[in-house]
Amino acid sequence: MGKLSIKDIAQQCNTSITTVSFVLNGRAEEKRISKELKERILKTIEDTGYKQNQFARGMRTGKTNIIGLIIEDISNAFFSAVARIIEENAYKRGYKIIYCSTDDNTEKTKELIKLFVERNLDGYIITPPKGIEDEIQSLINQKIPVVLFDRYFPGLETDYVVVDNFNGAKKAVQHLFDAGFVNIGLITTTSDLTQMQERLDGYEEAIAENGKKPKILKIPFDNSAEQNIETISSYLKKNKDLDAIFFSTNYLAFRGLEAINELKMKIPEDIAIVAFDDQEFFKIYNPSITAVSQPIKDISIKLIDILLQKMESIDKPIEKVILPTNLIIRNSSIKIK
Amino acid sequence: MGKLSIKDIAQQCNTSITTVSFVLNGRAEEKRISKELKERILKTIEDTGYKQNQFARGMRTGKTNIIGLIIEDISNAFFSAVARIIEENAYKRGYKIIYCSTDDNTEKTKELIKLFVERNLDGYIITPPKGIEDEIQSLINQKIPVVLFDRYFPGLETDYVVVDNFNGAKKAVQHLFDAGFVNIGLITTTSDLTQMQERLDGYEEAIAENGKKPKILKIPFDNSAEQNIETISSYLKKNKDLDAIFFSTNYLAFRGLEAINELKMKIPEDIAIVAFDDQEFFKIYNPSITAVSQPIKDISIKLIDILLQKMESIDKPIEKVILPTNLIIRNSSIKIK
DNA sequence: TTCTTTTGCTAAATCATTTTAGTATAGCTA
DNA sequence: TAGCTATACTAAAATGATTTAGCAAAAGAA
Repeated sequence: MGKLSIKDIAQQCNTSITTVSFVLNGRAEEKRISKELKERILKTIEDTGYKQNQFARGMRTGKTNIIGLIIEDISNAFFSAVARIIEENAYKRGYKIIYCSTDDNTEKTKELIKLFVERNLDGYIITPPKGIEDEIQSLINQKIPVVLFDRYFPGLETDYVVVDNFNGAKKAVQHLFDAGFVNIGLITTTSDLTQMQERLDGYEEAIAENGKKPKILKIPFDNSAEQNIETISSYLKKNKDLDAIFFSTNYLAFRGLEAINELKMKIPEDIAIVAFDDQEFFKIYNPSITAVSQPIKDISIKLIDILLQKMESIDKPIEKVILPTNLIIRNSSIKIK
Repeated sequence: MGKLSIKDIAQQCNTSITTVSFVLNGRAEEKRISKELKERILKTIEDTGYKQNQFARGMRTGKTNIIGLIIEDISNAFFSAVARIIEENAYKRGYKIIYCSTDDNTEKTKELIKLFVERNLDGYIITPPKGIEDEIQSLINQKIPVVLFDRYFPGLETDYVVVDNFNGAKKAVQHLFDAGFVNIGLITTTSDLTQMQERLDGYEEAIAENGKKPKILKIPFDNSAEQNIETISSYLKKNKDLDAIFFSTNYLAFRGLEAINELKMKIPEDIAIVAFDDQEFFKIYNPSITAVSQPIKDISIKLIDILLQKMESIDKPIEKVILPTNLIIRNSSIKIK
């Protein structure tokens, strides 16, 4: 059954293991195996259904044909959508995916990278939490292909794919001003990773350009959903002058909607809303929610593309990709007269 | 660096490779290795940071410590939530996860299983599409541990974890009758997999018990989102007498909400809604949506639990787990007087 | 004392490949 | 006809573990 080895093929073809191996690895030309023998071997492989043993192969070559996908949280819609497309494209090109969620936990991520490196995965796609610069650098030093996404380390020369968070955020806030809102707050996380910092900067610049003062609520990543609702709720109660809120990330927008519901406030009459990172949900919600949408497909395809190129030749020049976002204007940010 | 082999450890400890291997595999007692030598070996391993080469190990043992997670669609919230918990628990117990999405496509799934079996994964958790009974049976024959979930094959003696779809659906529909609705339609997929069939049966039984006639719309799985909205929209227009709809799955409920919005119908005044498979979204939506919730955590834990037991001893008796669902009543199914 | 058993360990085979360093033969050149 | 080159292949080493079979010394039994 599954017990066929290269030896069996060699015997059946009256040739050597070496020759079969060359044919198997597409080195027949190079090694001047005659067309005839090559065909015979190929046919035998086909007929018998022989498959290479991946362990033995990996043992010699150190290759696994497996890519490690290390993301913040597979159950978050943005990440699972990206994971989905990466998976699809990786499979098409003969690679499998091992994935895991980091929860943005530095220690957990370090562990995971160590674990994966032990297993000799061929390449990595990572949304890094803070504090793992050394681990990433060490991968690069070991010539192991890595591409970061969603955020990156400014001090590190790595390939990455991110979106233009700064302009995405700035445009969103400017849109609120244009729509006639005046006091615009920001609800964001305490994270100082690039993507969050840039969204914050975009908000602040738009605020400054309109001659206003920023009003920012920062919430730790590891708070529970209930805590978040509570925090946002009391922030809204304390800041009655706010007429619009920009949420820097989708899960905070969810909590915000719950808080707003609890307070029986109306969107956009009592408070207008814009969220970063569009969701199917935002389109259906009543009122529909204006959002900064990330080009999920482009991100995913670019990621897997860069990684595979890197895996083919590790000395490929570094690529830093910044993709544009798209502001989708819906009812939650349109003033009702 | 990573170049340490068991040989190096043996040399440093002035002992044989065999002995180190025994210690490494926890067989020191059994093989009567002296406490002293064992400690010395362990210490050297610790000090040098030696790690077993997984290829070489796998080559001898055929084990990978990797579990294959083959699910319908990682970007569906229900599946990604399950994946998340399985992942967490697998890692805790020293296993990694390779996953992939099937799209409920029979051919794709067959390919995937073949691919994974070639790689000698240690066990499988699968949401099977139709028509892969033979592949599952073949896994069982080869004594490879498998647990199915979400649906199963009635003719096959396999471990599985599902929910009580029949009673979940029946209760949901009965609840609509109890709330005063009279003409209740079902929107479901054309799939004849167990979970969908049972939900359909549950609906029909509730309808029959209330002396009504069923009104069912079946939509193929591979239709696009836009097609689905269109189909539901014209169904609603044609069946003006309906005052409530039961959606058999979450993505159809989404499309339904979009169609209802487009038609400017009001929930629950014009049409009441109950969906199978609760979502965070349903709680926040306005009005909030009544839903049959699946015990995601219990499902996931049970799955990984059964699989790991099976991996320890393949002859573990088969377990067929049917978990109860929970009807969460919200505003979309409460009659307004 | 001699034989048997237990203790503590190890040599060597094995797993299925890749790859290096060849060899043997045929054909061509001078 | 000797020498060289190209062609078509192969033997054997190496990869890093697990595991079978067995050995030497010490302890215990008769």
